[in-house]
Amino acid sequence: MSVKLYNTLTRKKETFIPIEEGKVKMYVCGPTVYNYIHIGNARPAIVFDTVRRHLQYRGYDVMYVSNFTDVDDKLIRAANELGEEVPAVAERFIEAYFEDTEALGCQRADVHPRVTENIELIVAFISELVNKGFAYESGGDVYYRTRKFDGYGKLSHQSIDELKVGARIGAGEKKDDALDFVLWKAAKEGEISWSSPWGEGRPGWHIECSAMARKYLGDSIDIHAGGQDLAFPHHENEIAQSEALTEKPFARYWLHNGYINIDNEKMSKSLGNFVLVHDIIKEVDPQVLRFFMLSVHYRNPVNYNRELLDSAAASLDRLKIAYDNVKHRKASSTDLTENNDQWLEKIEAHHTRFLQEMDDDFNTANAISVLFDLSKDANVYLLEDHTATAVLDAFLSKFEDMFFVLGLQVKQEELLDEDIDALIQERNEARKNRDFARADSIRDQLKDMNIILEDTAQGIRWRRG
RNA sequence: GGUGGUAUAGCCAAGCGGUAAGGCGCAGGUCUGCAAAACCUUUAUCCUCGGUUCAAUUCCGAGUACCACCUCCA
Repeated sequence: MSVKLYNTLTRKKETFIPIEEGKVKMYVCGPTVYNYIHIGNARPAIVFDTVRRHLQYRGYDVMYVSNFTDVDDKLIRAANELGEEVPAVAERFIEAYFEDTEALGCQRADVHPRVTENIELIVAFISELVNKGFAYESGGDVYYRTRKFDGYGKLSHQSIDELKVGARIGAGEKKDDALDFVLWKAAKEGEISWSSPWGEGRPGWHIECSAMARKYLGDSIDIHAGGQDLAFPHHENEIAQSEALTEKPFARYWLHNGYINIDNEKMSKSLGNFVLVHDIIKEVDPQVLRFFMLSVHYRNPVNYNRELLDSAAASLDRLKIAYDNVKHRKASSTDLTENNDQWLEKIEAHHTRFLQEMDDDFNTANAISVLFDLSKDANVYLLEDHTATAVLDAFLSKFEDMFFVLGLQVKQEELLDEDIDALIQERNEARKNRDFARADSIRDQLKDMNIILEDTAQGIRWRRG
């Protein structure tokens, strides 16, 4: 079984064949760290983390690199507004990025390179492009000579002449051609800068990814990913830079995730409808946000609002409760029942289908539906008078595997405070004495403490609401 | 002007040439002291109009609506 993925470059779903067998070199464009990440930043983080997890589950050794843009116009502006230095602002929001994405279940990249730690590398990259005639200096800036690169537009499938129609040409441009883009920006008075053959300045936006991807992953990489909006011009420019320099294909597969809308409107500053992960996870379990994102295919648009998130929370709960239902039953399970094999086969079939769905361009929406099927089967199985430990274990282990691939966690076992435990005992006594008024009152009391009790044939159990 | 996306039940969302997965919600039922959890049942003229086909939600054409990229943006 092989993984298939939709390649923006070819506009086709292709069988994934890595450059080096068993290994995946993957680069995901990371954020500019001038603020907390919003849910639009969270989508690629979650989606491509899931891609990575699945490839790993499929046995690939994945080298995952994701950058931080820690110097650029937005950062300089933010620093000025905050009255702080650029590095301090960047550092703070990098920390925040790690906090937020970790909460969302994203594994850290193998390397998180930063622009400011790779200036020399970037300068060397630009110099080579200048030497090869693909770049030129102009008034302290360095520009990429876009028309010189034959394949320009191959990712976004635009012809270079049509691009020109839409391109805006700002006043006072130092470019030879409107399509040229900046590789090195001359520093303005007081701006953070580094020295270079062209004077004090800093890297342009696109060059960092070309340089850093090459440094950590080599001239040619397997998967390059990011948000849909990055396809043009960012990724297009990366291709131009990298391939002009190395004369090798930069990335084999280009993956782009779709947008997020808020209440069917584009998230934008002017509308004031930015939703920061930092804020939302104070109110909602971060896993719910992850689950919500994964419940839609990664290339399709996602509409966001609180109601939809609450609905996702209810869905996730069903899955987690099903898992708990199975776990709870283990204490009273036996070694043998009649239909073990039949159930084990069913469970295995679900797992197989889950992987097939993931193999098919990471169809997490369908993969999640398999999880619901597994839950249904688990609950149906628990209807039987006797359950086998082997079957319960199989349910649990497959649940855990699938949850792991999706980056979700099944509920952790927790201990209750003694006084809560005492309340449960007291209610138990009350029930035995058929003092239901007292029993119900205790149950309500616990509910106010966010603890939901369930009386089952196998005894009382509780969970957090 | 160029490029692309989306339109499927109250809501979310897969699918895709043979007559619609899954979830949330709603309603009814079973179980329960009552609940909870769970199970069962119910819930869709697949945007419109043409065309191709034995057969189209699925392909083609023309529309309509919404969205995005072509400028910083996930």
